[in-house]
Amino acid sequence: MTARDDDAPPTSGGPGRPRGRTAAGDATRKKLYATALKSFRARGYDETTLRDIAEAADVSPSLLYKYFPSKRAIVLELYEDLSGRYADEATHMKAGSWRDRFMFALETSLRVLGPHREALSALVPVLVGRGEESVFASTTSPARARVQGVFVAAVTEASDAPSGEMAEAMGTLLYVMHLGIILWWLLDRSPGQRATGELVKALHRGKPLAALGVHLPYARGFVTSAAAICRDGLFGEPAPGAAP
Amino acid sequence: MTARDDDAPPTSGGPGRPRGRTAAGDATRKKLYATALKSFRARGYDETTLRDIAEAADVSPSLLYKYFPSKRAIVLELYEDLSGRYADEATHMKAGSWRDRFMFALETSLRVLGPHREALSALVPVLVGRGEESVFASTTSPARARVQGVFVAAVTEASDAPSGEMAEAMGTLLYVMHLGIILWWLLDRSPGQRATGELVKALHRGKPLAALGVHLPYARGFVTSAAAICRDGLFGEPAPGAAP
DNA sequence: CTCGGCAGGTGAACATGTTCACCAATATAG
DNA sequence: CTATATTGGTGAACATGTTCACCTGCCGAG
Repeated sequence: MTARDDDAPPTSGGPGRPRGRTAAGDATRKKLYATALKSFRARGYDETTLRDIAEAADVSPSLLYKYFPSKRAIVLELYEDLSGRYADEATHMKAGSWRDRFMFALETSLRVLGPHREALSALVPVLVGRGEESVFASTTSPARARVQGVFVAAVTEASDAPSGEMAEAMGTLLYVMHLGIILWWLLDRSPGQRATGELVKALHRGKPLAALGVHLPYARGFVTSAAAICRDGLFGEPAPGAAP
Repeated sequence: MTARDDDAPPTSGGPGRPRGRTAAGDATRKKLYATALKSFRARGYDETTLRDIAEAADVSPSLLYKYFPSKRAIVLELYEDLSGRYADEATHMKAGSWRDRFMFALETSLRVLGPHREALSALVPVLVGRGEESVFASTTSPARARVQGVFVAAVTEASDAPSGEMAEAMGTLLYVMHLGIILWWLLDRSPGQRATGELVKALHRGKPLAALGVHLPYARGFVTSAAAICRDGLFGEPAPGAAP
């Protein structure tokens, strides 16, 4: 049935991606992945050419396309991996207010993504594309749902969780806000991303988050409709990804 | 004024950077610029190849590099032009509260950029790059200062302007917020960017902006430090760019 | 064991953004 | 008017992401 996706013309349909199917293939795949990431970290994404990676891995350049559909896909896979690790780390979230839990989720995110900032900045163009690769579009991609689930759970399972739908909407909004902060961090050109550190500290001081809290009774309509807008405009889907 | 917005001012008088020093050269430059934009609008940025543009303009592909340093530079010049037109439109800003004036500045921005959304989405990768082309980095670029100046003026010259430094900080913050909304709009995949329209409507309903206003006494410290963070991390400069 | 199929692997070629060496016309100095 | 510099313009070549046709070795069915 789904046998031939080796020389399959354009794209092998379905979720069956060209993976390593044998022990040797798996080893090669891992070697290529590790080599690519090392080079991304050392010299940056744009400065790393596929021929560089292939040479460092002692392999032909075209072989990369037996394991990854494109150069960006390597970074995309890194994001998938990191989102998985993030979900693991997020299981250590303590009970408490949604504000504290949100801050924990945010800081964990920055900590997990931290070492790969340079390579991840290559994702922003991907993110903006209308292609199926987009971090937003991919309902199929577990990465988005996983991370969003953490932020939704941060609210719904908080000690001061708002009721029902409101909690989920807030979680979605906080997830999007977190995406904005990640983008900010990727753009941050201050030494050591000091500015992002300051931003997080400011959030800890709590003024803006407190304002959101104080205004909850008034903001109810805004929060739920804003969350709907996110799903509509950004994700292109009707339902929010709930915590698994 | 009609909705026509083919090609704007010549942009030839720059300080030595681009070519176009004679009448014939200027005409060629304009033809290339217009041809490129037309193709960007018709087929999108990525789908438009330089050889396409050259052929449509009946010219050799390499000639493009006599007038533009790169493909992205064409879009970047479009942004410069649009920011100039934006500054012009913004002179029609009415007196009133900073909230009303901000909404006017925001909606004017969306209206001016509107027809070129597709081409401008190609700018997002540029924006994230560490190159000198970045919309943020370029202290030399008049575009950023011009647009930022509009938002700063929207607050400092408002009927309810806060005092001194606070007003300028708020203007800077609102400018960055506006950038976020523009990014959102570029990412918006709902038909006709309906989601962005909803977002703007929600802002008009005023809850979040009102919250910012209500909390001004408390938020003072946050706003000024956040504005400083913007200049530090995002712009990479100490002083806020005021309107020239 | 033979052999057909398939995953692993390769070198050449292609598309496109970009650079280079070079030609052509025109204006300005002498 | 010639000589020179400068700008308008070209075709070939280069770099890199990507595709294609093809080879190779292994493994299980017969």
